[in-house]
Amino acid sequence: MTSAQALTSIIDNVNNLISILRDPNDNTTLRTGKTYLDLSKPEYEKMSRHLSEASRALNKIAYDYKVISPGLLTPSILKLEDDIKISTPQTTTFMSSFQDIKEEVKPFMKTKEHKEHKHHIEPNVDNECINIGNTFKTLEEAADVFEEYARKCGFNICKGNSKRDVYQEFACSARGKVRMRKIPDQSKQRNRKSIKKMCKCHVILRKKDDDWVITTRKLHHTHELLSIDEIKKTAKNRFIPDEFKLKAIELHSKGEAPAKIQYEFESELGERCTWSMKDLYNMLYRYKSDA
DNA sequence: AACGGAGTAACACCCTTGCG
DNA sequence: CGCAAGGGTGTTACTCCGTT
Repeated sequence: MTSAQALTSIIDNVNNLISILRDPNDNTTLRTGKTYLDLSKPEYEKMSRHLSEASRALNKIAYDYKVISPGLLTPSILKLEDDIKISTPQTTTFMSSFQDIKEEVKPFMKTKEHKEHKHHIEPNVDNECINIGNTFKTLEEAADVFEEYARKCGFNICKGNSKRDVYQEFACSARGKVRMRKIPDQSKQRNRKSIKKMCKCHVILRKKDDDWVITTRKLHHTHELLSIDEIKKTAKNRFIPDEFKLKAIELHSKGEAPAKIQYEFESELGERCTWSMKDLYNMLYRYKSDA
């Protein structure tokens, strides 16, 4: 089985799952004969989340493997602006079947209306912790709270504009745009994408007496949000603790190959090994340059 | 062909300045 | 007060080239 075949097989199975969830007459349904209107809000939410996650993952894999399969239950890959999307007859019908659902459920669904506003995405996550008027003893405390909210939503934060002891902005790391530079030799131009999407999501805190108060907040994004796994893989969340830096430097100085060192770290730490092979290379190279 | 390593362009982050 | 632009600095990841 080729990777492309494996991928289409996965898409096929996801489509079947969607069909089962939709069809109340299907004996194999996990919905115990309920029509979709009988589903509770948490059930809607759960289904929507899983579907969204699966769709995003498939989108990524299909893009990586450049799968354009015009057959099958066929996920057709459509080029939309700068994004590549997967759509299937099932997902379209599935989503349209929620057109008349209760208002309270709509925010959880990826409806047509939602798609049209894809450049105005506001996460459906509890944001009480960053309400306007909330106060914090320190900026660090505020940053922690905003970071926790960001993690739940699927974006990273960075510091934005500020005036010392007056105000401080914390923003989505997709804030702003990349400064273009003139490259004399175009052949040296690198194919590197930026995470900057002119995102407007931010909170602004102002100092009031000894506290920092949230005075402004904008929570909508101009880009797709990331899954927890994707967040973990972003540069900001990858770091090599000093203990392992020293261990790697020592092993490398004894002639151990970086790949072997990384393999040992991954075996030992599993999920806790947040950094990649490339990060290890960079660290060792930097160490050598500094020495 | 695959891997390892070196060099460095381009990036993210954070800050200051200045404008409306 | 809010925002954009630009500079400084450390980091990330792309490309090339030698080695296996």
